[in-house]
Amino acid sequence: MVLASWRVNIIDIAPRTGYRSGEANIFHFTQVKWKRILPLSNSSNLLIQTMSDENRTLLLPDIKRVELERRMILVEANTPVTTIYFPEGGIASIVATNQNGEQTEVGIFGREGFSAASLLLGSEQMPHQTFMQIDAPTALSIGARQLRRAAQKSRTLLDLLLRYINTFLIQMACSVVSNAHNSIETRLARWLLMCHDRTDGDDIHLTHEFMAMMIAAQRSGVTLTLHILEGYGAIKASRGKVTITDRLRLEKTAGDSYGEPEKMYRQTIAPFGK
Amino acid sequence: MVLASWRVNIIDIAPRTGYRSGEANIFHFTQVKWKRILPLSNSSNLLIQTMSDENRTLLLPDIKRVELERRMILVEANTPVTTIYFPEGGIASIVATNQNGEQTEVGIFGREGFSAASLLLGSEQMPHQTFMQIDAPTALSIGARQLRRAAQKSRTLLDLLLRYINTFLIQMACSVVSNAHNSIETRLARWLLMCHDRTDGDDIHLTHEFMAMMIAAQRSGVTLTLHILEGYGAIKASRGKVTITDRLRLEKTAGDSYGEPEKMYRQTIAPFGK
DNA sequence: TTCCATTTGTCTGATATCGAACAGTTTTTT
DNA sequence: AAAAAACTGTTCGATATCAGACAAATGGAA
Repeated sequence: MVLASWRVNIIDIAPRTGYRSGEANIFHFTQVKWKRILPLSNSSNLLIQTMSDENRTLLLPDIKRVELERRMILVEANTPVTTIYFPEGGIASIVATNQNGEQTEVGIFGREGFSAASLLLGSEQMPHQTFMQIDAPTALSIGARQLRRAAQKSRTLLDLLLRYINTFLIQMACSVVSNAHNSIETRLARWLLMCHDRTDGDDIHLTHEFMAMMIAAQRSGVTLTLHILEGYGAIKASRGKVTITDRLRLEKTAGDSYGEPEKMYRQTIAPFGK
Repeated sequence: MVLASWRVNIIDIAPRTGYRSGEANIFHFTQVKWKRILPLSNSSNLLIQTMSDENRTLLLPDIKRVELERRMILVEANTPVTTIYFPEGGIASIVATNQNGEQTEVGIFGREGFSAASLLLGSEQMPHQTFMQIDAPTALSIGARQLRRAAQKSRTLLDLLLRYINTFLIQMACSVVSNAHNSIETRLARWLLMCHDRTDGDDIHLTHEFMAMMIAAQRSGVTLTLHILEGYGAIKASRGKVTITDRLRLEKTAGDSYGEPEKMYRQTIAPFGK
């Protein structure tokens, strides 16, 4: 599949000059632009928002606000992570690549989470790649070492982040079940809902090819299924974009494949979703 | 599916009298027998084995050694856990049940892990059930509160357990991928290898119906596939039992669907597998 | 031993999805 | 404005697996 070949080689890190540049084999150019750091308490990242003032103060000196463009790679597979991102919007996708180059999404997160969660589970590198699927106008970034140190110092901070990991674990469990038993229609509905939860407004900017990878299906199957969902009046699809028009209808289609991790997030962390 | 209806209602807890009794709706009777606690350093649970003497000492006063019979439920879905188990053998399975009563395995563990891992991620209950699939002659049990307190006291203990959770997370990610792309043949091979890693000898005592649930397939499909694997000379199947006769052949069939979490376990925790 | 529940072997047709192709449309690049 | 690239719509046969049935074999219980 074409999608297999995103690979951004970071060739230069230059925080002083205001950006970090990188080069993608196929998909041109990706860069991280630094932005002014507004008070952290204003962050739209739910974890940052939820934590105590003390914990925010603890993180503040090491945090930068950056822009995460689409296709930017946050975590390279099997490579130690140096920077952690707390998105304030957009959607990141964690994908596994097998020997045939097939990519499969194993999880997503947006402003409710952060990248390279397993850093807190003691491993600096992981077998999966994380990249931006829908760009985040802003995200907070912090050095891996600094985050680790902060979590070492503040037990409540660690606990909060671990609670997030727990919801993520449940998300993955749901994906196991969904891939095992649900039809493409159900899987796509679930996945659109998860994206909807993480974006402002009702538009999701993605191509069919992209979605195909996400729900582990053929591109042509996605096109077909989008038409079906459109027939229900649940969505409206146009080139590179899906608009959610009837969320409840979509939830009905997703059935119980959707909702478990979201519920846990609300119970243990903060309000979330639409 | 018939398998949907295992539910053990613990009706009485009587540690003084030497056992805890329970009643299963369908599958008769299950109980936990206490056994003498040998020195913890002898435990064949890899986590207990790997931790420092200090950490073992910390846990010792609260630990009991018990027997976990097949079909015993270690964690009831959506119910606070009170007891955590560190198996010293056997295999436990974590399953999700959907509204139709279909059960899907989302993870397994044996002597390399422990039950209700998400307790350490801050949630006392989880949406999945955990039960013994192959009985453990012995397991170490500890109260949820006690374990939590110990992990609070000893950071190295917490770190070790979190590292295990990380490998478990990777296991789940592999299941997502496997359910998405692999044939029944591959899935079954992977799953047999995972069981083989966790048992002594080469026999795995399970029925086709059981395996069907584990790899999210039909029972008849499992029967068929077992014959194929038998044709390869990789296994020998008889009533209620599969014997691994050629592990390398099985690994070849599983391809890269098998191995990732096991590798991570070896790298970050302890030697593991065959 | 006989009986009965459980497990396995083996069919059947139905069907969702794959895998691949190609044309038409829209967007971007030159 | 022309050309190239990306994306979408649509088709089609191939096939893995489902979903269900039923008989045969096995082993434990009465």
